[in-house]
Amino acid sequence: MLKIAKSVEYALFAIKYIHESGNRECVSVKEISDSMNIPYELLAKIMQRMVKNGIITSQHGTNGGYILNNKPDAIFLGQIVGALGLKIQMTDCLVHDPTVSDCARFKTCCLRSPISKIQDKINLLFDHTTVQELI
Amino acid sequence: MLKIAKSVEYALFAIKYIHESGNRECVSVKEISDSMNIPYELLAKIMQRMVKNGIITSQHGTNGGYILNNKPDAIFLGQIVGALGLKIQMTDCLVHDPTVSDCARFKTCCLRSPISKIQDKINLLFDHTTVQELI
DNA sequence: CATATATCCGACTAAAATTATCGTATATCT
DNA sequence: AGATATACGATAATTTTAGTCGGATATATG
Ligand code: SF4
Ligand code: SF4
Repeated sequence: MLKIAKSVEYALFAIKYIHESGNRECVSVKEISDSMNIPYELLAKIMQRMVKNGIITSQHGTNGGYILNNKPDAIFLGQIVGALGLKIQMTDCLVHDPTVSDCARFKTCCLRSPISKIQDKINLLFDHTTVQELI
Repeated sequence: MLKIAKSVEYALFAIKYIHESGNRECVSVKEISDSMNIPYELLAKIMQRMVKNGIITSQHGTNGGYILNNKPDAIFLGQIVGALGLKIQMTDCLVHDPTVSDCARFKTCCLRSPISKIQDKINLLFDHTTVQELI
């Protein structure tokens, strides 16, 4: 229960790898996926999502790859989760747009509010944890 | 991501229902599942698990059912999770018996320890949240 | 300009976890 | 004895997550 997505781990490993590659121009998905034993296609998708969300920058073509936009201590765990299109959602009803919830109990449920508070605390935890602390 | 098991919600609803039934002898699964719209068989199993873990007591036979062993303010969310055989486990490696982990990265992984600390905080949160606060 | 390399992106498939159901046994009240 | 209700393991259905595939676009280099 309360499992973190594998993709988040992969993203963190990738950031760590690029960061430790230091001054090199950029690092390709192939190199990362080979070194860290991460499925190539899956990691590629993860990288693309992180580009879209401004965490890394991509370089197409020969000798291309990815560069970190920020130091790991300026990237937050919550950012990674968001970039991957994921979100912390403990129940079906805790969505940004509450009209979307398909839970039949929605209107009368007593759990929503207190669970929401717990979720908020976890979100806060994620938003304050830097990638530096994780890698 | 980080979804709470539906069974936990069902368990909480059941406890709430029994609690609000007040001074009655005991409350059957059928009555709870009908009132709260919870699948009967599933709730039955949940109740059995809670019996085994001392949260409720069962009464077999005609007019049987379940009774709360404690007031909701003396039952903790973490207890419910544990009773249902669930546990907060953010990664594959964060198991009680670490030799069981089947993650190939286990030995060298840098994420385990920091993620474990986050998990500890969430566990603490669960262990300090009473059912009273939730229902 | 041609070619090799590497990112981009949506759709698809496979695997795992969760949720729900079934069948049968056991206990208890009337 | 008969009706009612819990006990419990096994199985099925559903949902979510993880991983794969195919084809497109961009760029360095010769
Ligand atoms: S409304 Fe209540 S039952 Fe429905 S998803 Fe939210 S917490 Fe769960
Ligand atoms: S060892 Fe690392 S990669 Fe493996 S499950 Fe734990 S955190 Fe994830």
